[in-house]
Amino acid sequence: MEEKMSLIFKALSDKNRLLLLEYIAKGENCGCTLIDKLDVTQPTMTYHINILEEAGLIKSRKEGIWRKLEINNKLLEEIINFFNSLNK
Amino acid sequence: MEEKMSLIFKALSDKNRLLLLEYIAKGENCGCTLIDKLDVTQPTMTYHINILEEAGLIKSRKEGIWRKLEINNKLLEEIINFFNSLNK
DNA sequence: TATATATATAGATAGTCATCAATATATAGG
DNA sequence: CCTATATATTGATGACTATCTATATATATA
Repeated sequence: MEEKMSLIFKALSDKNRLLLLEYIAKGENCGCTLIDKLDVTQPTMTYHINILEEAGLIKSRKEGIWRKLEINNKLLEEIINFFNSLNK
Repeated sequence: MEEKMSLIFKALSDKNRLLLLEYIAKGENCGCTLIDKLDVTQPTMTYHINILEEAGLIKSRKEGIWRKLEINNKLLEEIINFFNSLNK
């Protein structure tokens, strides 16, 4: 359990990945537009997107030439539950 | 903002620190008893407790020979708010 | 099929992190 | 003032991370 959670928080522990997650939460769904919002190269962005997906924070699917991204709301719920359980 | 948050998540991204936080949330408040619950040396535990405190997740005060620890519930609220803002 | 766009992979590198052993400091009690 | 207990500091080390450049792959379309 700490194993899974620490993986999630490791994914969140980078400024660029937090920015990605926030943009995706706001509706951006394509690396091709996200790349302009971060100060990194394309391979680095792919690296970060993979880490977010491996942690379960986002999901992605191939659509034609694009990799479409979306937030995994179910995991966000779990994370919120985790903090609520600490908070009383 | 991402700066502060990524620091918080970095603090949470280690299995031992997650365990510490959970024990402290459950009422353990002294390094002297926590040390038996982790598989690390005392200097390593001090290192982890410092990281949790620097991130604001716990507070500590010196009491005689002991360093008494407690959860910073206010920050937990902020974290929950952060995830809620992503989740809609 | 040739081209353009989006994404992925590989390999290298500088910096950061978790850990330890050894030692130091602080505090309480006899 | 001596001892025991709790905590802090220092310095070293192996592992991991974020980043880049160079290159490859995939897909749509002219």
